[in-house]
This record gives sequence, structure tokens and C-alpha cells, in this order.
Amino acid sequence: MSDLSHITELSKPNKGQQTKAVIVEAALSLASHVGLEGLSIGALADACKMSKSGVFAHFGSREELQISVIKEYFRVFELEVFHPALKQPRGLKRVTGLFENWMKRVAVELDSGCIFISGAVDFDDRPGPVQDALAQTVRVWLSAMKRSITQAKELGQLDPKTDEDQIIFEIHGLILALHYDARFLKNPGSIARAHKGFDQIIRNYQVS
Amino acid sequence: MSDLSHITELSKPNKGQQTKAVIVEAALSLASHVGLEGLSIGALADACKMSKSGVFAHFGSREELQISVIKEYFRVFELEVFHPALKQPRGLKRVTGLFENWMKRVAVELDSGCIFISGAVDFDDRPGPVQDALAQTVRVWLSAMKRSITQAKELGQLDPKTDEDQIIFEIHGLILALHYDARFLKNPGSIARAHKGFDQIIRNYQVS
DNA sequence: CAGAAAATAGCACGACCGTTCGTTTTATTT
DNA sequence: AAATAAAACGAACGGTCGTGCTATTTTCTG
Repeated sequence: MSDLSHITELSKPNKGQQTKAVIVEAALSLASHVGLEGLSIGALADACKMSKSGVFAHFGSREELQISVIKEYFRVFELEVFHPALKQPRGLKRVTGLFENWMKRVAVELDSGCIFISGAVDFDDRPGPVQDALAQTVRVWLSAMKRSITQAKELGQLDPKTDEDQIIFEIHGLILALHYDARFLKNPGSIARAHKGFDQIIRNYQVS
Repeated sequence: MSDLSHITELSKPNKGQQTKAVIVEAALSLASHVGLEGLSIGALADACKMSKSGVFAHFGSREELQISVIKEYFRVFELEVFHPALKQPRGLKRVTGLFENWMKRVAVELDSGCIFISGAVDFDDRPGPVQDALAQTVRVWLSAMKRSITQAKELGQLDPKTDEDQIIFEIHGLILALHYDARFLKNPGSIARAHKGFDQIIRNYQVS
């Protein structure tokens, strides 16, 4: 036996851990529809074909479940939005890649909403560990965005006087407008408008 | 007695109608914090120092209560955002006035959120009369915005090829980003960023 | 001021909520 | 295979939810 055999979580996951992964996955799917606040343990147990108490035992509290969902969403977000864009070269190409993947995550998935958006509305007036976890996670993502914009600036692709936070604010606005228009108002053509808005923003901050 | 005396709703409101007005006002204040979905009849009754059934009787259902709140929010919105801006002359001045009043409504009121925004998240996956009422109300407001932009175009203050819906999409994004940043992330300086973004957008669509 | 009508209160209902507890089943280890 | 630990279950708890129902009180009207 290897001297690392006691780290069972890494080599061979326990039964508990793998069913917990299944639960969290189902919880994310559920919360994408009804929001973090609408997520109930009973409904989740039904979706997993488990008992309420069986599901509950994995988290110890509803808040811990919600935090687990946030972490899982971030994991998927990294996997589908962040990492693929790293294949683009540093600079505007990568910024554009990040934005486009972000858009896909918000709009293309017709039936599931963004937890970073719905959660912000659910928890903006509700301080506590869940709000903290969510806000912290969003900040990590936005700062990753900021880094790539800074790189574009350093490469001379953006005006050196550019305020990265301003760009992020405006880009984030496009994502939120896309989410609102596509998901709630069901306006067609929202994706094209977000695209056009992005091009305008970049043009505004390019060297003149 | 005047021959119009039977229209009691206009001349002298009944007791029921005026307490209903009080209830709706309290409901709006409550829903501004917890959202339309978080609004419960029990909590509302406590706030009004009435019994649950006494409150309930005025609406007949929770959905009808939510719709009443939406209508009341629109009334206040018209009063504080739309009408004051009509004092500005047609064109860019008025568009700017509308945007600034809109911003105030979303950000300056530190403790109360925008129901058009939180409601969109709460109901984007929940079809029914409440969703219909909310979406319809939002569309009325956005079309009022569109009208004022069209006027600016007709006055030659914007490029005749300007797509009004594109401008609205981008402006709406700024409002949503402001709401997100100020309310959830508690970022300082969000208002200034929204202002700057607005100026950029207008500049992009001006005659060149 | 009396009678009709409207408004409010009180109570109960079934459903679902998160959580706890004791038991039983399933995995893991010796 | 036996012993031990982990996981899942089932029932129950106190609570809140929206909604009916029947009284009681208040307001309006002739």
C-alpha cells in the first residue's frame, strides 16, 4: 500500500462523497430554475430519489447546501467560460473569448438561469455566509476579467488611460441586459445586441 | 347632489379603498426588500397591524396582491421617473433626464430594490398572470424610453441610422449593472460609472 | 337612528418548510 | 465472515405558507 493511501478522497472516492456530488449536481440544476432561495431540500430529495433526511445529512444545513451549489456553479463556470478562453492569446482576443463564453453561459442555455445573477437579487438584502460566499465568488470571476483587460492594455491594444473597472462595469451591464431581455422579456435578437454593444465598448477604449 | 355622486371611488373613497391603499403601500415597501416572491400575507398583515384574513380579503389571492404591488410600483415610477423628465425639452435633454431619474430610483434609494429587476429574476421561469403583468409594465416603460430616443433622432441629435432598441439595450444594461454593483457588491463609485457609460453610449450614436 | 352592506377578525385546514432523532441498511475494514 | 463505521431512511416536530369559512365589528345609507 502506498503511504498516501489514507487520502481516500483523492484516489478512490467514498460512497458518501460520490452521492454528494450527484446531489450537488442535481441541486445546481434545480437552483438554475428556481434560484438559490427557491431551492428546497424536499424537492431536491425527490429529484435524487432519496429521503429528505438522507440529502440533508450531507450538508447539515440549508445554507451549507446553498454554498455548495455556489461552489459547484463556479467550478462549471471556470470549466466552460474561463479555461476555454485561455487558449486565446493574451489581449483583446482573450477578452473577447471570455465575453463570448460568458454570453453563451447566460443566454444559450435557454432553460437555466445564471446563479450569479439570480443569487444577487435573492441575497442583496440578506447578509450572512451565503451572501458572503456568493459575492466573493463573483468578485473572483470579475477580477479574472480585469486581469485579461489589463493585459490588453499592457500590449498596447487599449488606451493606457483606460479604467479597467469601467470596462468591466459596462460589459457586465451587457450580460445583465442579455439575461433580462432573453430570459424574462423573451426579446429575440438580444445576443446580437450584446455583441454589438461589446464591439462599441472595445472601440471606445482603443488607442486613437 | 351632483349627478356623478355614484362614482364614489373618485370623489370620496370608501373606508375599504383607503385601507387597501395603505396595504398596497406597505406591500410595496415590503416587496422592495424581500421581492415579490418573498412577500407574504402574514408579514404584510403584521406590518399593517391587521389580521391575515383582513388583508387577504382585499385581494382574493396572493397573485392579485402581487399584481397590485406591480401596478403601485409603476404608479410611483411614473411619478418620480417619467413625469419629472417631461419638463425637459424633447430630445437628448429629455433622454438624459429619464436616465438620471431612473438611476436615482435604482441606486439612491439605498435600502429598497427595484421590483422590475428583482421581479424579472423571480418570475422569468414562472409563467402566469403575475409574469404577464410585470413584463407588460416593463415594456410600457421601455417603450416610453424608446419614444424619447426617437424624438432625439428626429431632431437630428442622433444619427438617423440609430437603432433605438440597441440604445435601450445598452442603457438598460447600465441600470442593471448599477443595481448589481451598488446593491449586491456594494462597490462605491457605481453611479459615476453608470454616468460615464451613458455619456459614451450617447456619443457613439451622435451624428459624426 | 335603524337596517343593510361592507370590512375585519378569528379560527381551522392541508401543504410544505428545515431540522432532529432513532433505526435500519449499506460500505468499509479487520 | 465478523466487527465497525458510514450512509440512508422514516417519522415527527414546530413553524409558516395561502386560503376558506363563519362571526363580529365597522361603515355607509335611507
